[in-house]
Amino acid sequence: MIDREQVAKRLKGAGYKFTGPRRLVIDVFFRHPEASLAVKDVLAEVQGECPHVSPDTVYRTVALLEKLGVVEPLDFSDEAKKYRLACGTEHHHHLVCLRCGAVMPLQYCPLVEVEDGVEGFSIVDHRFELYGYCKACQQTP
Amino acid sequence: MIDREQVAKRLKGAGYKFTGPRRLVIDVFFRHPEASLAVKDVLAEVQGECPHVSPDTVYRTVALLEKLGVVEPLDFSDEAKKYRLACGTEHHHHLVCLRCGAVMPLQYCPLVEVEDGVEGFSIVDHRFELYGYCKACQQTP
DNA sequence: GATTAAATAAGAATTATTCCTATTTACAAG
DNA sequence: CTTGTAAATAGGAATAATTCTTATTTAATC
Ligand SMILES: [Mn+2]
Ligand SMILES: [Mn+2]
Ligand SMILES: [Zn+2]
Ligand SMILES: [Zn+2]
Repeated sequence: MIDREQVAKRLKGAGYKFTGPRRLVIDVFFRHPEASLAVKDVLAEVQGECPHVSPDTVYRTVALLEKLGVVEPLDFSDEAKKYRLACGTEHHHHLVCLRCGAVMPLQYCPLVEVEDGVEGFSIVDHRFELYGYCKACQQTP
Repeated sequence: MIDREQVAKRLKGAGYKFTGPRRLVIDVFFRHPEASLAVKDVLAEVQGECPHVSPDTVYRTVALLEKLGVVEPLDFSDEAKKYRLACGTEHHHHLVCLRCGAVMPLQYCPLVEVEDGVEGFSIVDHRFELYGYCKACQQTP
């Protein structure tokens, strides 16, 4: 898994400054390496340490980290968009625990199964996600 | 495919009133049987005929139609939630055209492929959607 | 036609996100 | 170490989607 040093390098390597607010945002994701976090969660933790950091800055920073592949977006239906520290660079999908919010990578991708069955439709993207309960949450009542 | 009469019956059968605004909302979906519509699109068409209908009413009506299985929610990532007239009662997924917005049913479901591979995780729900360009949109430049 | 619970309109309130702009800062060059 | 400069930020206003509140209206029943 990627570490803090590499994130700083990736930022600078792409020509971005390594600022205080950006470090705070990065730290939040490393503090919860498997959780799915809404921007407002990230903002709350950041402001816990530095109350004057603006929402706008956190939104922009998270978007930047997404562009750099440091965090991944997770598409829950209703709620606000969530993110987690990227679990890998290869293509993968996710198992999402509906109780504790843990997000685990799933290597299997169903795309090959379907590519022949959609004559005439040219696929450029897809989404596949599984929702349920992780081992730990099944055992705790 | 379901028709207007059946929708009215389903409403009344479940104890709901068949009101003017509800009829207008239903008509919008029948007028675009394959399109994906955001609530604001539905609202705009409804207000075209009856300008005083409130957003709240349209939101509540669409939610009700979803509960009754008349319309299906479609999960696009960023944008507002969208809906289309349900394309069937059996479990299925969707092909979504990124240009014209057409939404076509896909019978294949990848769930069986994965159920053995996720030891310890109990799946209760899943999402699978394909995005791309439909035949017509591929041919028009 | 009268009764009544359900539904609606209108506007306020919330929530997530983006925009605006004056000020600050990371970083590099001297 | 200073200084110059573009990039980044703070703070507050603006937008957009959705929900809430409450007084009024109405579909369905009697
Ligand atoms: Mn991942
Ligand atoms: Mn469908
Ligand atoms: Zn895939
Ligand atoms: Zn399925």
